[in-house]
Amino acid sequence: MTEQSVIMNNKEKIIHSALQLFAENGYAETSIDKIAKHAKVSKGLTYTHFKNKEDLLRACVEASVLQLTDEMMQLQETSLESLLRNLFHQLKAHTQRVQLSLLLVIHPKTPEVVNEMLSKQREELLQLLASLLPQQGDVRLEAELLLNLIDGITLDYVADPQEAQINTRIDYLINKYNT
Amino acid sequence: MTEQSVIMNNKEKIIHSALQLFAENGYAETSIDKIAKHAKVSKGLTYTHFKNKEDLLRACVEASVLQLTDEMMQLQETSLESLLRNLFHQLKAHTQRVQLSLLLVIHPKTPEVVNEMLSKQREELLQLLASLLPQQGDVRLEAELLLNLIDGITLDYVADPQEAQINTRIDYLINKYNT
Amino acid sequence: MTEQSVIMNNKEKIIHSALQLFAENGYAETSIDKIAKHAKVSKGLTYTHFKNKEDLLRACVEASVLQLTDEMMQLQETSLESLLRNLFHQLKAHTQRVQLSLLLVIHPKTPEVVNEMLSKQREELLQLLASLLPQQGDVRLEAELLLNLIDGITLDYVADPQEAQINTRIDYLINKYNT
Amino acid sequence: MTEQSVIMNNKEKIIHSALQLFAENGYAETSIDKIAKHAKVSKGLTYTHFKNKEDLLRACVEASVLQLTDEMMQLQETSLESLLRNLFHQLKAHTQRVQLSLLLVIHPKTPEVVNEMLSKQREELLQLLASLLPQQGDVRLEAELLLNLIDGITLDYVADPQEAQINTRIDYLINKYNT
DNA sequence: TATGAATGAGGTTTCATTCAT
DNA sequence: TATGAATGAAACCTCATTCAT
Repeated sequence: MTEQSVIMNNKEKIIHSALQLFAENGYAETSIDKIAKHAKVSKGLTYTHFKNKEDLLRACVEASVLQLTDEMMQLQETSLESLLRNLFHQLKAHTQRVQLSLLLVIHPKTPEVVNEMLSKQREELLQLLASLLPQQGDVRLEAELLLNLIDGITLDYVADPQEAQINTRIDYLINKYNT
Repeated sequence: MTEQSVIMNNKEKIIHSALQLFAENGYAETSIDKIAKHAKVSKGLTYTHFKNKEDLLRACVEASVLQLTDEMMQLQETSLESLLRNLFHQLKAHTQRVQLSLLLVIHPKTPEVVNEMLSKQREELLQLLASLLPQQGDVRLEAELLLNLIDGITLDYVADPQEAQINTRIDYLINKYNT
Repeated sequence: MTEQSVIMNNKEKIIHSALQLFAENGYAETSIDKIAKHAKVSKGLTYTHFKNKEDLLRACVEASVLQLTDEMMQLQETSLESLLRNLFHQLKAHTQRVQLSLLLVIHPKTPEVVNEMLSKQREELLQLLASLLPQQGDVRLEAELLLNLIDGITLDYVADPQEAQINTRIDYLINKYNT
Repeated sequence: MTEQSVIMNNKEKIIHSALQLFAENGYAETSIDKIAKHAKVSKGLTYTHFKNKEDLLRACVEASVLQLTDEMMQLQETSLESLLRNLFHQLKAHTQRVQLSLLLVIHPKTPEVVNEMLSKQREELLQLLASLLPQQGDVRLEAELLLNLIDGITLDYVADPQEAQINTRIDYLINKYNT
């Protein structure tokens, strides 16, 4: 069952459309009007459910963060390899969401409330990474650098998605950390 | 002599102001009017020098790329260490320019002409990195992953500049690649 | 017992809130939504009780006019002095209602049905004044001018309520008409 | 030469149209769009000349106050009678401006900057009145009450302009104060 | 009676761009 | 080269009103 076939109420439809359009075109470049048309509701309804455009963005990021967390929770095996595979699987499956997050993290005018959600998620991931790395040396620093590397690969993939290329890198990465 | 005290003609003033405001507030969020006011020229003059807003952005990126290339050229020593030190030095000295580049690389609607300039610069850097790495194994892949790591560190720094943190990472990185 | 502590049904609550908000912020500036929230009922309920916003305004003015008439009726003594004292007492006690009436009288787009209620009340007051003035000369003209003076004082008080100032004027006025 | 035939630049045309429409329909009820159409300019031009709608209102009141002051200055004779005649002449000639002023004085949400202009003008008029009244008793109080009476008559006239009625009152007033 | 989701028109404001000077 | 008035489209948001429940 695809994501689109899930029955959604209007509020969810708006969030869904906003998420997609924000990621595809950017936050400032996406008008409430376009979102409403995409969700097939009236412009006004957006303001019944969300205080303003920023609040809608907040709801999008919240939904996005929740979903990622959800999927991470379902991981049975908790090895570094399975974590990495899961992360990159999500990158491929939800490229748009990841792209939106990146967009927001880098944009200098991203609302503080959004930044906080993204920071929190990042910190949790960092701690998870640290717990799975070999417990020797400066584990925190190692985790940070691993996350930086993951971010860099992500950035590259989002800017220009090339399956073969990212797969090579994932394999290399996992191979390196498995020994 | 600081950057600001250099005598600039009006065209340069416009580029300078645009670069700063695009980086500080985002491209879509920066109006031609604000740029003109910041540069202390009239709005109309912008259109004497640039075809439109996108053309002004192109000029900004061109200037930014040229400057980076210039400074890289002046490098005497061509070791991996000196290259890395120089890259991160530029990140600290011109955080805004780097931030703008990142903004543009990730933004899904960045004009093709801008993307090409940034890609070209990136490819040159990649080849330089590859030439300085130990010539064994898949050097291209190693260079790509090193660049990913640099990008990830850059992303982190731009999102929240912390001197101590980035210095630790730079030292770690150089130490690792020096052996 | 204060006005607020009177037990009111929902319809009365809506009128009460509308009256207050119309007076405090103006008719056009007050949305049905704000009124409903202030009255702690749903927006839809307003339309169960009133045809539309204008009808709600009409109900407000009706309630306001009725209350003023009521209080005037309870006057035992019917001298000019007691009438004047009562009028200004009401101005002080129900400044908001008076302000709303003034707002509506002056506004060029006040609905005819509202204007009629206010005119009728005004005409009754005028006749009452005329009946209490010394029956010599052009009593109607004298009454009109006295009412104009009362209106001017009211206007002044509503625009900037100053107890001491209005009291001085009331005393002066009563003193003048008592001889 | 009528007021309308004076050659006006676009900024003046906007102020002129705004003044008229604000007075005819109320401030909140008059959209920038209607003003622009009435002045036969584009909506956007309004924002070239005025910061926002409130700033346009301020400009209207400023123009209105200036004009009244101007005409008062041209008074040769400075007797109470000539002042009163002039005041009521202006009321008849510029009923709309006066109506707008009244509207604003009574409206609870009139911007402070507008209130200040109107208060200043009122205070000047009050002092002029006081200087022309017989210098005996509480001249200030007498002037205030005279102004209240003038205001009340004005209010009445604006709400329902009746030439005969106001003329009777003016004559009565002048006759009373001339002895 | 009571709720609040839903609509569509319209309001204020911004902005890229053009053009007369 | 330089200015800033002028335009028109489009953005965000509000609101009176309706309607299914």
